[in-house]
Amino acid sequence: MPVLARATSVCTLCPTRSVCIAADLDGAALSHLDDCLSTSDPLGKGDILYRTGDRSEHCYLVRSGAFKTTETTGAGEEYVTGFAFPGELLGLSGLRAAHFEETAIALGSGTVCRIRLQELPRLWSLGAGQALLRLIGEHERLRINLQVNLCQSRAPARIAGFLSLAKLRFARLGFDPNHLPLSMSRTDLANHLGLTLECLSRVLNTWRRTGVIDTDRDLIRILKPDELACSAPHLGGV
Amino acid sequence: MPVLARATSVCTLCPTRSVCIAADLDGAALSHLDDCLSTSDPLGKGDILYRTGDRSEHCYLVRSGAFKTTETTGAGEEYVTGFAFPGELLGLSGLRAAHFEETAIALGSGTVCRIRLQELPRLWSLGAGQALLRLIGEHERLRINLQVNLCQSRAPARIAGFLSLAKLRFARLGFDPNHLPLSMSRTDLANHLGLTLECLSRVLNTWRRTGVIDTDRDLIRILKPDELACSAPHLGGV
DNA sequence: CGTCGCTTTGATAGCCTTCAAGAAATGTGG
DNA sequence: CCACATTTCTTGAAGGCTATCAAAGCGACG
Repeated sequence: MPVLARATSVCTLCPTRSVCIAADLDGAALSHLDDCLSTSDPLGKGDILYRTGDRSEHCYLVRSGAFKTTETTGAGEEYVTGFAFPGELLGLSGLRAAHFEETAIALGSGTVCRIRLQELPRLWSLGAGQALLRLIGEHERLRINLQVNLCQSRAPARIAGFLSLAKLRFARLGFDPNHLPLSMSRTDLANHLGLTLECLSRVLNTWRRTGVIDTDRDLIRILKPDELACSAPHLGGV
Repeated sequence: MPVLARATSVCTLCPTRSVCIAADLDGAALSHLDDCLSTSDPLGKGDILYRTGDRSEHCYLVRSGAFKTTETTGAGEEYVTGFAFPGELLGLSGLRAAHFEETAIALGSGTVCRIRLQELPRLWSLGAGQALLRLIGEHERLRINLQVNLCQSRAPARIAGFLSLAKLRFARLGFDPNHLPLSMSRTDLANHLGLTLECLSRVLNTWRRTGVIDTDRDLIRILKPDELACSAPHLGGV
């Protein structure tokens, strides 16, 4: 872990501060946050933040980059249970027991902030409790939206729904919502959506051929948002 | 709201206390909990606990009975986003904004405890903060499990997975895990699982004919747990 | 007894999965 | 810089499973 300059908070220069736990704080309050938070060393693609069985002593806030969480089922298969972008919570399920039941992996270079679970109560005295609850609520909303999305039986609906949700998450960060650097592989995305790689590929290529989207490696540009939204009628409220 | 006997806590006689927010408390600490909690009047089948657009001033703990949460999508369709049984949290997504984006409805007679969101920080000074976080963690784990379940493309796998999760939730309450009073209609269950009513009916009846389960209205008895588990290979870890 | 809502059963068609193979991109070593 | 190996992605064909449409059975309730 790098030596931190304690004159300012780790949040002071954080690019995602405005949507994270320090959103409501300023000045002195910010510097006290460092008593609860610690920023990780930079992680690289494939680096493991925590894995199944690790003691769940922290939860995490994504500072930069993107992460995926995976679970190994009884049948030995891997499931991608979610992706986390800057300002989003990671490791919330660790609150229920002493050990994680999932693995969090960096999709590219990125950093996180650790919060010791024992220090969580202190967030309220530091004025960040409200913000933490809001992040928990947003996390819950995201899970619900993902769940509604998975209830769609048609593949285009699920994929368009995922892209719509990704748009919202990137827009929240101030990024261009039609320019999605999704970071994850097609395999991971298909897995997360409960589809086969082939099916995902076919749908994306159909949209690419019809000019709805443009794909370039892990980057997906949305050229015709309206037509995409037509494929995801289930996400009208988000 | 009924007049409460303040000599003892609303939790003192609560049947689900051991798995709820007061699990770690006793005696004096319990009685202070009432400053944060208030028990609802009994609700009846179809009664609405809160609805989309209501101010999210509380979150809820199910005290008895069962509830469903539904969302209306842009296309005007209803989605059943979840079911809540005793000791489980309700309304968590209300933490993110001033208003609920979902509706919570009683599936039968039941009661809840309200927690004013403004009083949440006080739970820590009362010694119940840890328990709240654990409930949040369990809620998150349940959502992840539901999500993994929905990733299954085969209907029997989804249904068996749901029943497996229901077993765990009932076992947590000390009920017979092979005797599931699911409370919800077939329509709601099919909706929640992203299946059609007909498909759900076919699978359940196949199992009924082969003696894997027995159905009686909203009651499902599991006669051959092993065979059911074979249909849900994705939930080995739970 | 008859209505109404919920559930069950049937037949068809469409979509996704599966299996298989080829193309493109990436990484490595010479 | 290029040849080769590996991974990732794309494309094709066949089959199975679920959705859809339609209708009948069943139970609750008045």
